[in-house]
Amino acid sequence: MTRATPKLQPYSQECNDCPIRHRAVCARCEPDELDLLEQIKFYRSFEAGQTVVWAGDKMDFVASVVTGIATLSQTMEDGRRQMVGLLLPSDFAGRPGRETSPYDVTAATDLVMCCFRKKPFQDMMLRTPHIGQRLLEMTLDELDAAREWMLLLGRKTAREKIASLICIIARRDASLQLRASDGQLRFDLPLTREAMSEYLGLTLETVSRQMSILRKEGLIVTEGKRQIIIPDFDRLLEETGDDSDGGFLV
Amino acid sequence: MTRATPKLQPYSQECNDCPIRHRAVCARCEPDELDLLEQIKFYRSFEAGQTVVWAGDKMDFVASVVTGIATLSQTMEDGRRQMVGLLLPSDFAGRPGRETSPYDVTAATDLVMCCFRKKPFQDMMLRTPHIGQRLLEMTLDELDAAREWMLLLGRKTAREKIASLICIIARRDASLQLRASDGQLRFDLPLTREAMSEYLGLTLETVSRQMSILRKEGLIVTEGKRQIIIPDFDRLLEETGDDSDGGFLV
DNA sequence: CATGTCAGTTGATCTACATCAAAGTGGACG
DNA sequence: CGTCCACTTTGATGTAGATCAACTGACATG
Repeated sequence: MTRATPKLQPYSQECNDCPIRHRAVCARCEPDELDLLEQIKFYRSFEAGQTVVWAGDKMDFVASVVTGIATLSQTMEDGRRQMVGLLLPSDFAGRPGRETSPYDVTAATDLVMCCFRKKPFQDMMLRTPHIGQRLLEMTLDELDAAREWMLLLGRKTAREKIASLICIIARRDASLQLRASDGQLRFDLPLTREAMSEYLGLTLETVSRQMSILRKEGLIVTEGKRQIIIPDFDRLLEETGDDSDGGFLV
Repeated sequence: MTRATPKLQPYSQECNDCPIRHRAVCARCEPDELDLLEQIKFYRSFEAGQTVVWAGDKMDFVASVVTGIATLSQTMEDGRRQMVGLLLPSDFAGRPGRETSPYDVTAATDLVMCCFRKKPFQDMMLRTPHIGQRLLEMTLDELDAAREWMLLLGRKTAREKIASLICIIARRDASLQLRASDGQLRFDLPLTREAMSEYLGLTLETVSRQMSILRKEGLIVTEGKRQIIIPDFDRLLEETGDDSDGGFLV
């Protein structure tokens, strides 16, 4: 085992295709509470590129990502776009107590979400305080992630931004189990260059160029268009500008 | 009254020098609950520039700003700094359920905070669910603000950043009551150029230059070093890049 | 098998902001 | 009332990343 190992322990993830094991909601639920949740839940599927909700639209459910990736983004009048969140499987979207979504929610890949109608979900929150507590914890995590991302957006170079993003996705990607015994790390980069650029506050050309540079330097290896291999996670981590143990992002 | 008026209605602020009227905590508290809070609260004062807690340090209280301004910021190994939050009077800092602060908390001006020891505060949260709910709402607000700030950091020009910051502070500054009858808006800019640059992801020189430009264009007027007058709030708002009704930031 | 489309790469050039450096300014304090 | 110091402004120059534009390669589709 390489010394990279501890840095790849991430994230309590607990949504094995959903039979209600969302880390968001029910980590501490009693069976009867799970029954209740079961009654108000339903699934929705989206194709890559489809919009789940537009900013400002009514969003009458909260949801947990089952498979695929969703993005949260904001758009300025003139079309400049900034992604403000990335939802990977087991992540939670939507906010009790709010009528509308302040962001566009978009399916970055094919996407399945497990939704709960908002009204009954909120009623349930009132009766089941630990759900609210769970939600507070999660929201605090998201806030930390958002603020870490502010540091990235405000102060990191393009190269550091790319390295950070790759490390973060690697850290969270479920398929990191597919890690080869030699310490290499292989996974799917599920974002287009454009999506990456929207997340990082760059242009897609700059993303492409920096990826090429990292590739030439051997920090990453690409296979096909989306497979990425990280030969040495630690070495890549050094390029993020973060202090040793990396962020707690996304 | 100018048409700017509606855009200047901000923010439920409710901490009139603290006899426990924190919007964070006790908007819905019963008298006996207030008594409890009263027992675990204490005040702390800081001079401008002093550090309240360092990132990573233990923070065994939560607190609400009574007077002055505090900043939250993150620092990279090599010293690059990014402010990730600005706490104005009535804002809340600290997170139940977390041992340490992930950010430096610094007094930007002389500062008085009303603190609650964390342990008893958490106990109280468990017994008084609406405090937890309140905290969830607030945290969601902060998350929205952080994400709006991500848009600013990732996509706005220096000029737009400055205009945004000024509008936001104007909107929140208590002394906006001091608004002259002619629709002018006069208030105190409580941040140094350096603090502004740390917040906006710029250098202090760029901040200074852009301020000068806005001044020459008559969008703002300065008086002494810190007083700012906005002759026409709407006109400045147009420079922020935001859509008409502005953000909900800070 | 030509044809179109879409994501990605690469190159040439431009520009907004950073960087380095030097004056200026106001207000606190002897 | 001078003078000192922290803050601010302004200028000259450098550069990372944006912008504009052309090209590639992997597919689908008729």
